[in-house]
Amino acid sequence: MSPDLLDATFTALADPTRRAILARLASGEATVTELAAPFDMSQPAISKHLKVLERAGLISRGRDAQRRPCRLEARPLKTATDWLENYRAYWEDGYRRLDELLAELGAEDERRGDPPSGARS
Amino acid sequence: MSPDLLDATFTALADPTRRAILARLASGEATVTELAAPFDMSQPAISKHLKVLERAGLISRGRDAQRRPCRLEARPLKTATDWLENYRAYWEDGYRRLDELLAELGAEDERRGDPPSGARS
DNA sequence: AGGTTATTGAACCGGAAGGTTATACAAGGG
DNA sequence: CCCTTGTATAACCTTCCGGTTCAATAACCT
Repeated sequence: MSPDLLDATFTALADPTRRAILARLASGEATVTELAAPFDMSQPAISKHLKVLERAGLISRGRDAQRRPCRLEARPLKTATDWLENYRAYWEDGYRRLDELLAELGAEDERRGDPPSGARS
Repeated sequence: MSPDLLDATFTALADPTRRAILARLASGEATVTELAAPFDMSQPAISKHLKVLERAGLISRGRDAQRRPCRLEARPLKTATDWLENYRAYWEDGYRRLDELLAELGAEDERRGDPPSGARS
C-alpha cells in the first residue's frame, strides 16, 4: 500500500471544509456551486478543495452540460480505516499490558510506517 | 467533538515519518534519539514531528533523567476511526443504493463537517 | 567542577496550503 | 449570436510545514 495514498487521504481529511464537503456528498451527487453554497468562501477556493479531494481519490467527477457533478468515492476512506484499525487494540481496555507484550516482538518495518502486525484484536 | 481535534489528528497522520513514529511507539515507549535513529533526518526535525503528534494528543511524554520518553496515546485514533466509521456503508457493497436512499434525508450539520447520521451500518 | 549525552529552541529557508480577485473557457438558453 | 451560468486557471499574498544549522538547557558521570 503506497504511503502516498495515505498521505493524500489524511491530508484531504485534515481540513474541516473538505470533511464537510464529503459529508454533503454522502447524501448524493452535487455540483460545485451546490457544494460551495454553505461556505463563506469564494468558489475558486472550493474548486481547490475539490482538487485535493480528487487527488486523494475521494471524489470523482461527471459531466452534466456545463456542470461538473461530484460523487463520493469512499475507497480511500476504507484504506485509511484499515490503517487505523491496526491500532484498535491500543484504545480498547487492557492496552497497557498489550503495550508491554508487544515490546518484545522487535519491529521490522517501522521505517515504512506500517502499523504493528500483531496489534489486531 | 471539536473539529480541531480531527484537524490535528488527521494532519499528524498525513506525514509518513509521523506514522512511522506511531508504528514504532506501538511496540512500547521510546526516547527521542531512539525514534530518530531510523530516519535520515536531523534530530530537531524529529522533535518537531513529535510536537505535532503531541498537539494531536497522539503521544504523551515522561521523564527519565535527561531522556524524554514518548508513549503512544491512541485515544485520538479512536476519534478519527469513529468519524471514518460513519462512511463504512459507502465502501461496502450496495453503497450506490444507500447513496440514493440517504439523498432524501436532508442534511443538517453539513457545515460542521459531520458525517451522515444515517450512514452507520 | 567540567564534560558528555539527550533534548529543546531560535533563526532561517524553500516550497506548499489556503485564501483572494480577476480572467478565461465551455456549454445551454434566449 | 450573444448573454448568462458553471467551473477552472492564473497570479498573487500570507501563513504554515518540513527541513536545516547552531546555540541553549538539563541532567547524568567522573
